[in-house]
Amino acid sequence: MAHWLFKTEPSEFSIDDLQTSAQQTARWDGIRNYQARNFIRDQLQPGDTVWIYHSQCSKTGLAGLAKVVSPPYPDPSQWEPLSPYFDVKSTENSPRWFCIDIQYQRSFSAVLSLPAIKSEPALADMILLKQGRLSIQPISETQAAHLLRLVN
DNA sequence: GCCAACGTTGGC
DNA sequence: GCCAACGTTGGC
Repeated sequence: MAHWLFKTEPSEFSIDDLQTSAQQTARWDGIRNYQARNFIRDQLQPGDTVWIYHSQCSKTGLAGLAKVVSPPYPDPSQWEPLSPYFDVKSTENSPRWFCIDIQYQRSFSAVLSLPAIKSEPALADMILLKQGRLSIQPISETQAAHLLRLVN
């Protein structure tokens, strides 16, 4: 079972929004980056753990856990002309963008801040610290185990 | 709000 | 297929 980091701006959609969603479940759509798309389409599996990361806010960092509860499927918003995620070049026979559904698991009592993550030598290889803009990224088994010891 | 990093677009 | 221009992300 793999671990993933999903970035979100809490002003758009936060861990609290996930918790208060119907069935505490939400579609993670609108991903329009090919590297992130490949992770979704080719690697995400039901049961995988999702670490929710809050970006672009006063307390950037890991806010809680969710889990993948659907297989990857074509992101419907790519075919909705009024959606900001509409993609005129994507066809039903060959969908360009994919999404999954995730379900809330838990919120951390305090956000594990970016500076706190940076201060851990064991986490120095996290993609988060090297490729700041990638919105969906894998977390290694070792990193996840270490992160779990830092949160409560 | 600024700015660096970096992904995407489009002309050639 | 290169690369400059441009747009977006995200930390601060």
